[in-house]
Amino acid sequence: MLRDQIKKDIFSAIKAKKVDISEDQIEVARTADPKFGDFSTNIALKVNRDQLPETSKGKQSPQETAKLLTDSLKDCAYVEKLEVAGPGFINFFIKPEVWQTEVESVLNSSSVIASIAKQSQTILVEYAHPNTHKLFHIGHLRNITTGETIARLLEAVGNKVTRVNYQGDVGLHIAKAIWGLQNLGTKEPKTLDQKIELLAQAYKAGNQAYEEGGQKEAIELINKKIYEKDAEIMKVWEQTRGWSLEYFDRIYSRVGTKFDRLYFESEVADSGKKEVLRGQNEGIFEKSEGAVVFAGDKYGLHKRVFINSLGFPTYEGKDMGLAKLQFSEYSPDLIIHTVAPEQTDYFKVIFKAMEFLLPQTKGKELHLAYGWVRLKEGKMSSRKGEVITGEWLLDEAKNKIKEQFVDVGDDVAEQVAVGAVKYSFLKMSLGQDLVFDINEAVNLNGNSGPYLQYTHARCVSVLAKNHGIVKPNNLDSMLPEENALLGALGHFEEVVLDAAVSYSPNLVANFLFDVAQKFNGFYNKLPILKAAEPEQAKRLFLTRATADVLKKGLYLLGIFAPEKM
RNA sequence: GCGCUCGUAGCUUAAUGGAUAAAGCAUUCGCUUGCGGAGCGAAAGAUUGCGAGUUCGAGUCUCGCCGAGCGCACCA
Repeated sequence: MLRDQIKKDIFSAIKAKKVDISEDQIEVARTADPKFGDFSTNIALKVNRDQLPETSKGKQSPQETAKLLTDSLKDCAYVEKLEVAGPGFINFFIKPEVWQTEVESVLNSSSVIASIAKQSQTILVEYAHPNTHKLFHIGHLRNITTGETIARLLEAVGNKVTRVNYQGDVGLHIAKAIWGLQNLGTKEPKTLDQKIELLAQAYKAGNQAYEEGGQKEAIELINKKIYEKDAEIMKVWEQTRGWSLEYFDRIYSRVGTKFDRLYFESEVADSGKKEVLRGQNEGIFEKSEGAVVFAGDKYGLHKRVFINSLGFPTYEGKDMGLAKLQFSEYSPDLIIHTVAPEQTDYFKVIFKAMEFLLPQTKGKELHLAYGWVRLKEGKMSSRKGEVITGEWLLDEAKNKIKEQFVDVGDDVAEQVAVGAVKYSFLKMSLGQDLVFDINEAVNLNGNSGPYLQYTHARCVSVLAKNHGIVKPNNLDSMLPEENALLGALGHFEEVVLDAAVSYSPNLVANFLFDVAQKFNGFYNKLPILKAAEPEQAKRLFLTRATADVLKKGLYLLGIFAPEKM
């Protein structure tokens, strides 16, 4: 990757000036404005203050330091021009043929790009996490969208990624739904949609009965029977749990996610409780008011209940069983739990408890929080009445696309709808809450998934009309539109790397939008197929590279790139 | 009450402590005998909630204030 080479060369240059600095302190940034070149470094500004040795001449100004450095850097093979600018930045202008080489390395690689395969960890990415007997709402949609792209980014930089999903299928919420089923009058539902609708109604009724209907004890009894695997309850439980799982599979398949391993709370409840009791014997947990708790307050954290006073493991207790199981099955270097932000303090507590109970997990557990999805009405909640489901949203997007483009086939409409919704989440920075506006999500203009898909399809369409060689051999006299596009494409690898290591898919989204804008500007101004040689070969190369980068980038975001739309 | 997160154009959002705070939507004005107009160009739109501080340099870091959201024991 070019950026790495530049860092190395700056490091050598500055070492030669006898400045004590480590290589990772060298910052090389992509510039925002073409007049500042392709890359810039602020090293002269950083170094000038206190790291330069005192010389007989006294303090150098940053500009003087930068000037000295450019003298040693100007002969680097990729450098077309160097400039010292502003308070002391060094701006690098890269030779077009070097960018061409960078772009060709992308074109020649498959989904994993060799030069950015810098990691080789075994990573579990855990996401989706719907609870059975409840609906998959649009918060889950942001979750699965985020988890899938994180998994793909981490794979792209060389890790071995296992996609896992941890689903709540025991606990009070299930008891509420089962109470509802038993008290609603059971008309046997036929279709999957009817089954899910029935479960939703049952949960709503059960929740209301629990909160204000005086049925608290009855529902807690059902909960007890679930944990104790009471035969009669198990029958209902298994059947309705199966409905939920079938319903979830339908969604996973729509959004292009395939899990390698489904974990369930029912699977880890017993072992979790056992682990907590073992910890209690070892003094890690303590008894308090009939419950078994972890005294997080000793570490500035919350004190939390791991086994409740009825003797059932809470969410906390079950997570002990989950961690033990995950480490025994995969021995991961890292487990990423993609979970909503309000659980940040919760995770701090269980990770701390796990340091003592399961020392092998130390430093290997990560809570990746993504922001809330809000509607104009406020926070979505399946505890209250109004639930916006993931499927409703995808269907709505699909209908609007079909309304606007009557010729579009069903498959493509589906791909565009899923892309539109996913992109509207991913273009935002991960931790930020976002306000979701359905009309804006399906608006196909501007910074949107369909805009990127459209640009890709447009490139493919142009390329399909040409059967010649698309490797240019002359990059002289590049026009500004060509240069801007080529340079942008050349940054792909470093953007993917940055996105992966910082868990920031929005870097990829914003990059792709920039590429698409530059391509469309280029396309609008300059003929491709009607151009004469050598312009035609050059422009076809740029078109092919744009199509490839958009396709690979969209793949990393978990978005399909149809060839026609 | 204690803690965490957040406050950027009318709206939704970008911006590893860097150069003139960047886009999209909406608004206004332009571009089609054209390789896909779901496109392109342009205009207008900001005291980055308020006030101090650190720094060569602050939307970003520190402190205070105002406002919003979330979390603080038997839910998940």
